[in-house]
This record gives sequence, C-alpha cells and structure tokens, in this order.
Amino acid sequence: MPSDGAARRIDRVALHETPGHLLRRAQQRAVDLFVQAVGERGLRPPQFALLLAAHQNPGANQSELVRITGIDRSTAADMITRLAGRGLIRRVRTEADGRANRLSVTAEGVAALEAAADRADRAQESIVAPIPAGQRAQFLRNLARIADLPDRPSGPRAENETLRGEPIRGETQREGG
Amino acid sequence: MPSDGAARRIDRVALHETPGHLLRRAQQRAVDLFVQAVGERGLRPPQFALLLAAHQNPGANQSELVRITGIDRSTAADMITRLAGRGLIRRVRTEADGRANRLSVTAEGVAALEAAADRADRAQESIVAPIPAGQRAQFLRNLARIADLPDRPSGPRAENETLRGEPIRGETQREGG
DNA sequence: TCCGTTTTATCAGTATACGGATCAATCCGC
DNA sequence: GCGGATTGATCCGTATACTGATAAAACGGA
Repeated sequence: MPSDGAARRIDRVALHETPGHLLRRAQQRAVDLFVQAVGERGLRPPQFALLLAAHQNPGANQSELVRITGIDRSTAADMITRLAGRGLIRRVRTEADGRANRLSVTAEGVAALEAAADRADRAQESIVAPIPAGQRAQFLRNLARIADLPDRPSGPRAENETLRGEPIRGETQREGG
Repeated sequence: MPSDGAARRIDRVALHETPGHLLRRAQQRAVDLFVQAVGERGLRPPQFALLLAAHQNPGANQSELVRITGIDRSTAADMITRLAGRGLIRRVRTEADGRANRLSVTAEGVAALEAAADRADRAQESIVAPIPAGQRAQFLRNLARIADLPDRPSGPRAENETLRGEPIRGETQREGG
C-alpha cells in the first residue's frame, strides 16, 4: 500500500491538467459540436464514420470496417444492426466466406451521408477553431501520434514508407514497475 | 437534396484527418493506457476522476462533482451507485438541503485512490510520450482550449445564454507545472 | 484428410454517455 | 407567506465502448 508520498499525491493531482482528462473533455466537446451541427436526429459521429467507411470501401466486411474506423467489433455489430434497422446499410452473408458479412450503404444511407457531410465538415472546423490557426496542423499531427495513426493522408504519390513504418507504440513503458 | 458537390464530398472526406475522429482515437488510446497501467480490475478513468474530485472537495454534492468532472449527471448517479456498492464512496442526504446528497470517500476509497495514483500518473506520461517533448505543453494548452466548455447547460435550452462572463480562462499558467 | 489454429461475427455483461421526463425540495419575486 | 421557477437527484431509453465466451467457417501443417 502506498505510504505518505501517495497519500499526499491524491491531494495534489490537478485533474484539469492531466492529458487523459483533457482528452476526454475535448472529445466530449467535439461530439457535442458534431451533434449540434448535424442535428440531434441525424447521424452521430461513430455512425457517420462507419457509414462513410462502408461507402468508401465497397464490399468490405465488418472486420475491415472495424480496422478502418477503430470502432470495437461488438460495438460495430450493434451499430450495424441499428443502421440496418433504419435502412441505411445492408448486411449480407458472403458466399465466398461463410462467416463474413458484406456491408453496403443503401441509397438512403448515401443520402444521409450527403445530408450530414457539409454540416459535419463545419463541425470539424469549429472543433479546432479555439486553437490558433498556426498551431492547428501540429496539433492534429500530435493527436494522430497519440492515436497511433499515420498523420499523413495517402497523397497522390507519397508512398513514403518511413511514415507508416514507425509504430511508436508506448508499450516500452515498463521501466522498473 | 445535396448537389454534386456534396455527392463528391463523401467520396473525398478523409476520416483519419478529421479532428473529431482523431480525438476519438486518441481518447481511446488514453483510456487503454490508463486501464493497462491501473489494472483491469482497478478504477477506470471516469471513476478515478469522480473519486478524486470527491476526495478533493469534501462535502460536495453530486451536482458539484458533475461540474468539476464534466461527467454527465445521469452517468454520475449510476457511477456513484456502483462505487457505493463497492464501498468506495458514501452518499447521504444532507440535512440542510433535502434534495442533495453529500458524497464522501470511504477509507477503502482513499486506499483505492492511493493505489491508483502512481500508476495513473505514469499513464498520463505515456499518453503524451509520442509527442515531441518540446511540443507537449502547447499540445495540452490547445486540448484545454477545445475542452474549455462555456458552461454547457444540461437542462432546458437557453438560447440567450452566451458565455456567462467566464470566457476562455486560457492563460492562467503557473510556473513549475 | 485430420486437427488445431485463426478468423468472423454474435451474444452476454458491464461501464460510460447523454437527453427527456419526473419528483421533491428549495429559492425568489411579489 | 404564496406560487412559479429553479435545483438536485433519479429513472428511462438509447448509443457507444470493451471483455470474454461462443459458434461457425476457413486455414494450415503434418
């Protein structure tokens, strides 16, 4: 059990300065801005992400969409059930692989995506609006570093393997212990 | 209905570059690092925040903890029920105000906080570890800018509500942080 | 081919998150 | 004091998130 050192620590920790707490609050705010922009009844951020990924990757199965979006496999299954219930996505067993579902966005789903796209884009701008313009690119790059995602898009010819090749995972953290 | 502009937009949107998505993924990672550090059976980030806030603000009621932590009022009620069930927190009706609950952290709760504090602190470091050291302070400042909610009302909509005299408390930086 | 492993998806259970409705208690303008 | 407005908390419903277990299909080595 921790001694006096830790006992004092819990009196001194400043919650509002910890990266984890700030990330949680910032993400709350981002979701709030997105929902405000797209509408309470519209797509929510993860739904938009999932539907967009399905649209941009025709014929993908659930596992592939899970990898692309970072949505949990169980959560994705639930979400797809709900989206299918609203007629925005279709889920059919593939004949090639008896386990996999092929996902396809319906015409209604595409319409929902299009209806949300402009507003979602404005929401993205408003999320970073409080950050000085000159610092936004670096901020997003650092967010991507934490998220462990490549910070650069797949440019026209930028096949730089150097960027994708660095896994940076923070698992080498077990010093001492 | 959206015109060609929007129709093409949903083909062009790069999910992995949008601030909202990056925030979601980064926060996922932060939670993951926290749970890894503190242990699967230990306190989770919001539980730690709530318990810490209760400890640092003796005699506070739920609404006050909600304001401090940014946890939703309904969520907080659920969490407190669970934490009380684990014997980490006590919830008693106050005499002064027949609506309010006074929250107090039990000895077990303090022990849980102390047990988590060191590990949580290391988790916070590992969250920002992928960011170049010289950019971390600015990154956190910008996170705080996004997170700095203009006191979002949780009750009925108040349209005439504009930042109640507490705008962007940004530059209250103390040295030695 | 057989069998163990991996993959894909689902389900159960728990935790977090949030809006709306409700109820009791309190506050405030008069 | 009275009565409407506000506040503190709870409950309900829904959505997101993740673990573990399971089932079925596919894969791969011997």
